[in-house]
Amino acid sequence: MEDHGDVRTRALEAATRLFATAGFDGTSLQAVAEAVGVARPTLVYHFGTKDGLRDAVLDRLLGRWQSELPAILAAATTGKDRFRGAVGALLDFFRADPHRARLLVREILDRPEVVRARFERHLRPWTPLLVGYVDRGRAEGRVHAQVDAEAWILQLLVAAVGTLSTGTVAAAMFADPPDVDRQLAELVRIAEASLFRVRGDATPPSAPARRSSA
Amino acid sequence: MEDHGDVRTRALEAATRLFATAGFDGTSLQAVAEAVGVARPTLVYHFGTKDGLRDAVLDRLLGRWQSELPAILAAATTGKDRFRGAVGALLDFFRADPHRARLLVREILDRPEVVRARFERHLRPWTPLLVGYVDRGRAEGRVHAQVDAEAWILQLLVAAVGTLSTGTVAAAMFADPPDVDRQLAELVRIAEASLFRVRGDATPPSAPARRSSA
DNA sequence: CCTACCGATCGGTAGG
DNA sequence: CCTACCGATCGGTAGG
Repeated sequence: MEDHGDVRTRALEAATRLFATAGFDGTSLQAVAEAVGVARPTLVYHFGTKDGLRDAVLDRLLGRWQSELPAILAAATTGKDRFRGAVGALLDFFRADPHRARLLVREILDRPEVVRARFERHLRPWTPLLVGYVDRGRAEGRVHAQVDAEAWILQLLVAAVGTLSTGTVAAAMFADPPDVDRQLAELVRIAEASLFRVRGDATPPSAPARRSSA
Repeated sequence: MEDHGDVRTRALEAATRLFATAGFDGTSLQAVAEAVGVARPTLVYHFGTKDGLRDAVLDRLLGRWQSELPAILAAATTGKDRFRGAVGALLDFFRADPHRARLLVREILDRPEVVRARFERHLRPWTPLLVGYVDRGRAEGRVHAQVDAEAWILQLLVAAVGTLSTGTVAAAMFADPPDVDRQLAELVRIAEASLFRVRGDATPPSAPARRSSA
């Protein structure tokens, strides 16, 4: 079906999409092979087993995330600009490919210990910078004294990934469901209001707040 | 294995646990039958197909949720007490059975349209009360003017379910991972700080905020 | 990178 | 609620 790149790359792309949509157990090697346009044993040749393909897909996702982290943290300046840059980049990463958040959530549910180990190895080196930024803000009086830095960062991450993986379905509980952009705009507002002691000096962080009644 | 209740009830309990842990496609009917202590065709007799069992498991979860909603909303009083009662009851519902949040997330990922239809039927009737409460608070000056009621409620729900389904794994990105209670305490603080214009008058909503450094 | 083939397991049925 | 059985599909191998 697809004809761009080598088989390995095309297989990783197809498997990411299929695993994210139907899950690992809900996706047969045959389905991946057909999407790539090769015979099933070809995938075994490239990845060893179906589980090998799974690992390669997860590593590719975390590798891309990891490779964007330094750029985010380095390019940021100080204060709220740094905050907005980091939050915006986090949202953009998962928004760039709608399969990323779904795949990540599925892997956490299916293989918590494997993902935990990957998080420790790939993400843990960067988190002291984030925690240090919050702690410094608190020491300087810009951040609320009650903020629990690690827990606050986790809630932001969980809310962002959760919104992009399950948000459109959860929104169906409302008669006039807010779309993902509106949910993420409110998330940015919530994050800012719960972190900083004073309101933003300039314009709202992203989209303006909208009335809830239709 | 289990010997309490009739086969149907025991099957729903076992399937909830197995589906939440390994997923629907990762759980064989045989595995459910063995957990219940019956032969596989017995489950087919009771639920028609494996998909029938899946529907029964989802309906049972949403039914329990729905049956707790009126009690929450009715027992609450006004202002922050009402807010704390509703948020606390939401968290308690998913905390009471750790499989509930995982099962719900899996079903949203696997069958978005099915869950969307269930949400519209079971949850939508109650959401105007929640939105109305936020809107009233804003009109009376207790709630921030920028709050997007529907999006704010969704973010609270997504963060709560996300924390209870994937939080312990995500926390592994920190050298000293906050446990679920600490994550939920911060979530309550975030919710309150992002909703109300003035800080709580009495004690913090749940556990006191803890320092982030070990 | 392919064709041909393998044993194992799947959900579901027949019949009682 | 059971035993016995069904065709279909699964991941993986042999051999080229």
